[in-house]
Amino acid sequence: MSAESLKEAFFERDSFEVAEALIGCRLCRKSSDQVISKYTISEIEVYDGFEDRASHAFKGKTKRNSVMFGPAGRLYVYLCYGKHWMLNITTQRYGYPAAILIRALSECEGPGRLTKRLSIDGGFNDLVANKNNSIWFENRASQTVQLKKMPRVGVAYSGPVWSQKPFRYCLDS
DNA sequence: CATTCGATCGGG
DNA sequence: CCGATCGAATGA
Repeated sequence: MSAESLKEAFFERDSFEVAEALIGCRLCRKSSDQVISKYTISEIEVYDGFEDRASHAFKGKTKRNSVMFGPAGRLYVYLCYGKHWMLNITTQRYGYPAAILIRALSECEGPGRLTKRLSIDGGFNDLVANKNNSIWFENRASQTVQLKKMPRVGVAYSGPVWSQKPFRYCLDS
């Protein structure tokens, strides 16, 4: 039985449910020379809703964050600190801003490093994650994984309450 | 228009 | 610990 490719419906639900299901899944990428690589997702962060002070969406819809307000299963890719591309996958229904940041793969630590490794840049923003776009997700083989929840990284600006919420999900290996 | 500031990383 | 590096956000 081959792995199942994750569809829009997988992402169109509560962001924290998606996070629990997404950790341990595979991020798949087909390079320009048609070689397929698959990586285990080991660290992610949830940015959900209108109240989350650490989320780009907190101050409302802008040109940059508009993808977060769109339908689920889209890539939200933005430039951070002038040099690093951050890869997110959107969750929830149209109109509700939410996304999950991919922070690490078992084979590559760091949100900026993994986009460089997979050759992902701003051109991928708002793309649907599917095989046609050479980037997609696949279900994990085992039903259960060990995960730990901890505070998100680099969001001190959001204040003590929001910066300390355990919205970072790490694969416990 | 000027200035500030990042959902980070690599080098010293 | 600090500089890189640049677009979005903010304020004059």
